[in-house]
Amino acid sequence: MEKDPDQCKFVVVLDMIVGKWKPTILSHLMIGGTKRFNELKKLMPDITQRMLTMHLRELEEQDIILRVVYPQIPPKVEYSITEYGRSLEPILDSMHQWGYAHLERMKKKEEQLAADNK
Amino acid sequence: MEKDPDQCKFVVVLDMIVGKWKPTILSHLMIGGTKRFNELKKLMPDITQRMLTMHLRELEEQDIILRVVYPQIPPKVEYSITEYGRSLEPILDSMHQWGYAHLERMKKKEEQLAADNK
DNA sequence: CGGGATCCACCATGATACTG
DNA sequence: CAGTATCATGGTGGATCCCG
Repeated sequence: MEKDPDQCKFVVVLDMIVGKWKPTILSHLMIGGTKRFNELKKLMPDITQRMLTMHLRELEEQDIILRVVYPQIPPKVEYSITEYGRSLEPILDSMHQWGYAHLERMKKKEEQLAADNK
Repeated sequence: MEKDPDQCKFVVVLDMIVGKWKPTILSHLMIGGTKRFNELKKLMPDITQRMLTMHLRELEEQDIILRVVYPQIPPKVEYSITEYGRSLEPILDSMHQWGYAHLERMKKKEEQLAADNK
């Protein structure tokens, strides 16, 4: 850990992956590979087109995902994780593992509570 | 990475450390050790008491920090990182390193841009 | 000293309609 | 198909005052 709290830069990563749908988008692209706009939309039925577009643009600006437009009719746009974006995977992976373990821990706590109350 | 995007749990970690002042609070407690309420307040001049209280309570609920009340007048309350909270440190640390490198990368990009424009 | 209670502003997100 | 434009809403955070 950094010695100076003011110099702690883990917020930088947060800024890039925080957003209501960004984690889901990243998961789908990182795991499922390249996807078209409507493919992503179908994978996330509850997201609005507006939010999908906005989040994709932000991730593209940060060089995390690549946007490729095929100039044809009907239009075709593909999104994929950049090589730079891949460098985030180990971090997201360890976060996933911690998160998974945390959920297990919570479950055990609840079971304990239920056992105490009977 | 998890095979199923719907099973990706790195959001769990996000939920715990996201919030306008949570990263700062965590940094101060993780790096500086146990702190009293007003010490934290002084370290973060711009935070309101309300937000400091709210974030501390949330972190306490998640077992990330410990709140110890000394029953005396005037009151004294100390906050510290729990052992469980410490298990988050490696993740935050790697996030910090990535974030730091990212800032360096951005700086180089800007320098490049400036060089191209002259 | 370490809060709680109340009221308020803004920004992220949602809903809906339209388009090249 | 892959968006854009416009308007509505709700939750996070801010300001202020009060309390044991």
